[in-house]
Amino acid sequence: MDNLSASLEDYLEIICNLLETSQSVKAVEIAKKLNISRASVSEALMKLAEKDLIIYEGHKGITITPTGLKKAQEVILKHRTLTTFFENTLGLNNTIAEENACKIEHVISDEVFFRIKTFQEYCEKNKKFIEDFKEGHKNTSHE
Amino acid sequence: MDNLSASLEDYLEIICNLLETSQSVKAVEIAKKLNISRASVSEALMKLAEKDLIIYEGHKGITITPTGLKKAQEVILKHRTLTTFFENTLGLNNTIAEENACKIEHVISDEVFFRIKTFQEYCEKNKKFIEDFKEGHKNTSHE
DNA sequence: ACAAATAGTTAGGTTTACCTTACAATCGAT
DNA sequence: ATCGATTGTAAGGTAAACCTAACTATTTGT
Repeated sequence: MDNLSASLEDYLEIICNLLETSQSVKAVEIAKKLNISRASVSEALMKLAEKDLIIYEGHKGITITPTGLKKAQEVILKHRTLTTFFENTLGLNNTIAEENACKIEHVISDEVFFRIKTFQEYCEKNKKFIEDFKEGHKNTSHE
Repeated sequence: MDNLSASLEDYLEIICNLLETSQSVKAVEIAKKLNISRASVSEALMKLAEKDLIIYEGHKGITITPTGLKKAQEVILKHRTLTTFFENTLGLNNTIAEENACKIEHVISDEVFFRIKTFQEYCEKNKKFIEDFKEGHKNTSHE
């Protein structure tokens, strides 16, 4: 149960996301999505399978294991919470929010993550406070 | 002016911090601070010197160039702003705040950084809002 | 069923950032 | 000035994550 690298977390996250719309995922879809070579994806998938996070049977496609799903969902929750915080509270646009969430989700600790999550929820309940903050950025870029 | 890796940004940041208390810094101090080998530091310093961010003359010590200083100060500002946000607004303890700032500072974009900075300043002016949030964590760990 | 297209793998290479071990240079105390 | 301690460098090695080129395996269209 050694910790995953940022890179492997990304693969797992994408697999989980792709599995929401199809039964099984193919390596080539990941290669396209990440804009990297099929060879690199192949390597990464073997590592994930080695760690029992996915079941990988070449042309038959990729399936996620319960352990893999749990890990993927943790990363996805971090991703979504950060994106929401950047968009709804800080008032940044979706592209920037996503890009940053995608990087930060791999380095943030659980403590900071949970605190941001709670803070974000607290802010949702205090629209006025946030609206007033965002007012100050109406004329700024990246809205 | 290609972008620095997280690792090289860290070296530059530490050099800049150490230079605040002494005229010139030695490689061995960095090795101790980062808990890595002298050999690795030596390598990294040659890369930074190659990029004209520091002037490195072996036993004579390390000095920072104007370009290096500018870059270092950018990273340090990110570091300090994030730490302050995590501590003062989210109410996390200094250790956790520092650890996370140290990672996030290398991956966050300027847009998100500036927005967090502005938001942090906005929060400073609205103590009540933040105090009320922090009240909810009095019994939680990581205060 | 079989050729072409698509998908996956293997082999060998690169870069980054670390390591250890061994050696060289410098500093500092006597 | 010299010897020992400290500091820095060189050589060679590892691991992760990517690459290309060439190969194999599978799927698909006719």
